[in-house]
Amino acid sequence: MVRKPAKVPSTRRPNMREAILAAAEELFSTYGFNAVSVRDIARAAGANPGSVTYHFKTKDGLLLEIYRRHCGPMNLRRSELLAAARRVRDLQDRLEAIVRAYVLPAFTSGSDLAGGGTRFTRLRAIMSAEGNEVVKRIIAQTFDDTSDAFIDAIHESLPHIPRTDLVWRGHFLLGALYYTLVTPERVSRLSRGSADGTDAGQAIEELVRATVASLQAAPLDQTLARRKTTIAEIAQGER
Amino acid sequence: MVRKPAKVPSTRRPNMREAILAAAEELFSTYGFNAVSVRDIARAAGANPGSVTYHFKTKDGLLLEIYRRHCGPMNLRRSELLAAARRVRDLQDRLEAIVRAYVLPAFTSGSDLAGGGTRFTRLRAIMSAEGNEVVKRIIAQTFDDTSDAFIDAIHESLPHIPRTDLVWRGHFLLGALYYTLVTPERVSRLSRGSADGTDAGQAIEELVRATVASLQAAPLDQTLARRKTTIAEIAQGER
DNA sequence: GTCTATACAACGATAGAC
DNA sequence: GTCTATCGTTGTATAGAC
Repeated sequence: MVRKPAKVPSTRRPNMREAILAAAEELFSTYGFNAVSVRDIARAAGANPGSVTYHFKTKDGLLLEIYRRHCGPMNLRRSELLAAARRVRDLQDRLEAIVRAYVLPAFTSGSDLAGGGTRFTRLRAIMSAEGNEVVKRIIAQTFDDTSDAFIDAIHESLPHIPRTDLVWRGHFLLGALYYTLVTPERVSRLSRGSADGTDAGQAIEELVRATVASLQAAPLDQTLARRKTTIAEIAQGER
Repeated sequence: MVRKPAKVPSTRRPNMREAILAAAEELFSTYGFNAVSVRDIARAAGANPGSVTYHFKTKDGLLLEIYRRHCGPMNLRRSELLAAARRVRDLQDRLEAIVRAYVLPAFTSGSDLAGGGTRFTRLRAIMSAEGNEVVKRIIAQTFDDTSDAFIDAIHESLPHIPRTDLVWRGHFLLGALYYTLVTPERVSRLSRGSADGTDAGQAIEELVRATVASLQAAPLDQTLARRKTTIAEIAQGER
């Protein structure tokens, strides 16, 4: 809340606040929020536990500040890329560009550090699973607008698909993205080394391809009419 | 490790072990593993904290027992449904049946209680995000075989798609599934009420549709050849 | 064999010294 | 502005009563 002057503060250790913030981000995005203690953070930053409380009031406050840092730049980048994507002429290419505009910042952007975007997205993935209340509020405030804009853009490219289906499919995209950042080694393992789950480039390309295809899929009723084998038949097959 | 006799034990309170197990499953799948204390579990089960330690040795042991309970039935059901799906004649229907066989038990199976499968899958989702070590070991032992079988089955239906791509897309499916169970209200919100994220039926149908389409998508190189607008063009569009 | 009472370390947070 | 000392509370595990 209280804004600090831009001048370097006459402190014992310079940028202790920054050191704590960096340590917290690193630890939270690796082990989750609940598994990391304020003491862990202080230790990693070379600070005193009390100093964490001084700077951020509570543990939740620390998390809030990390989100504040990243949300702005990431959503800005997304908006820029989305605007550019909407100008793509070829319809198929435009759709792909829109999806890419959504995915790319999650992997690469982030305020300053290399891989900052990836780390922050990983944190978001863990936080959504842990169901943190602070984060829920931030998401409803900050991310829903962006998500809406993307769904609208996709809907423009695919007007014959009901918006509801696109919401579902966009939701699946985010889940897939999160899961890939949280458990990349599973991809490497199941592919027996022929894919590298930690390779952002590979992940992005596969994610974009899969998502574009899923977005273009016919809506539900059309497929139900086509199907020759009913669900009941399959479920009864063995049991 | 030590197997207990099948006889009902002559205990003061019957099924206290079961009560603790049920309470733990409920709490873990709602708030995550790290956020829930042994005291919380004991309180919810009407037991003494020490009694939890007696039955399950450690908090990890409790988690392990919950997994042991569910993994067997769920993977059995999956195998049954997969075997049935493989016998479907129509190729398109078969692929869909295979995906359905993977998704269905995650939502509905589970040892006994209604919604047991959903609750356990939700737990798995949270645990994978929290990066729990106990769970990582169980997954590598129990789930990878099943995942492999499904990828193989899908590969048989889509022999022209490289297995690596199918691994990625199957991974995305699991991520989407997890995320839907963890944050269903997001779907309801973004769709402005026209979809219900908590409705397992809707979720399954949308998930199956989207996944089948993504699995059928052309592999990477083919699309790269088709594309008219390069990635660089898009990224440079605004910035 | 099952549960109660209790020990002990670590947690988040505060007040006040520096 | 930062750190020390410390509060009340919680998580985990044990030892012994029933």
